[in-house]
Amino acid sequence: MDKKEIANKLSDKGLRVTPQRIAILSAILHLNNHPTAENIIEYIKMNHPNISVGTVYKVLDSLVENNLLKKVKTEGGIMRYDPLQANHHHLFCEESDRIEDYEDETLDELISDYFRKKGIDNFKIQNIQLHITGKFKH
Amino acid sequence: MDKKEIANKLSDKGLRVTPQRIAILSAILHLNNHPTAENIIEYIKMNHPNISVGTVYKVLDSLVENNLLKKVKTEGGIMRYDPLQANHHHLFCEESDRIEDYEDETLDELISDYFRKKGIDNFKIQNIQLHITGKFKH
DNA sequence: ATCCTAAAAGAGAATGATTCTCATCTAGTA
DNA sequence: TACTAGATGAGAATCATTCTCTTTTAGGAT
Repeated sequence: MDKKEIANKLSDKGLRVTPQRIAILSAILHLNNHPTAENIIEYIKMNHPNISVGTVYKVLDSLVENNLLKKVKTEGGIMRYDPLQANHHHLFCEESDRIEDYEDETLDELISDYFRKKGIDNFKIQNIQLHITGKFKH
Repeated sequence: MDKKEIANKLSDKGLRVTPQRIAILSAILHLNNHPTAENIIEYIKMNHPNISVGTVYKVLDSLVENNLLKKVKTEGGIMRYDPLQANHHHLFCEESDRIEDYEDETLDELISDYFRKKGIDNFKIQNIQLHITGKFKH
């Protein structure tokens, strides 16, 4: 996704297209590792030293609010961000803080079918995400 | 789980049985809502005003390290805790911060079978958790 | 029952992550 | 080109958690 595409996505959401927003979303796509806020700030400091820390947090919040980013569910303490918008799952490494996206339409259908038939008492399902924990082989 | 059972679980893990630990684990079981650290601290302040905040954090960490508690994966910022030790899943409310446990052995088997046959490239699965987002009817 | 000490706790300071505030800048509309 | 609501910069403030040092205590040994 190049800067023009990012700009388009921002306008599509009714957000002003600012160089800071493009830089920050580019950073996340470039890092491509469900980066923490700190990772993003470090990258931005190196590549766009004039963007302030407060701006990074504000832009991240704004992108999340407008569904251009998602916060990754982790065990608390720090924010991590995920630019992939299509429904997907995550692989969590037990040994490091590595997180990878996992897409599996067959499994999605299997689970959807299951809940279509069964449902959950007192609960209307809107989204199902798998958090798969294990070890990467490399 | 009463205090005696809690004491037993602590000794079983080789942990000293202290009143603070019993109080804190009791609090979490009593709250029964995947409480945040703050929720737990508030409850402890009311019921055991002599237990200090630092102690609460230290006890929580100790219980997590010894598998008497798990941290709940949320979108960052704060810690939440889960005393249920059996493998299970979570229902997340889209409208509030309510989280409920969800156990479904049939579904567990379905997913286990699926991955037994298919596997994930370059990844050794150790645990699978569903995060189901939606709305509670009440 | 008593003694001993490593482990735990109390208290508050320190740290790190994020949010807030206010003055200034600027994207984009008219 | 002008205008202004929205965005940003910068740093202070806040919040959640960790750290440090002194004191207390659980539980094992005797």
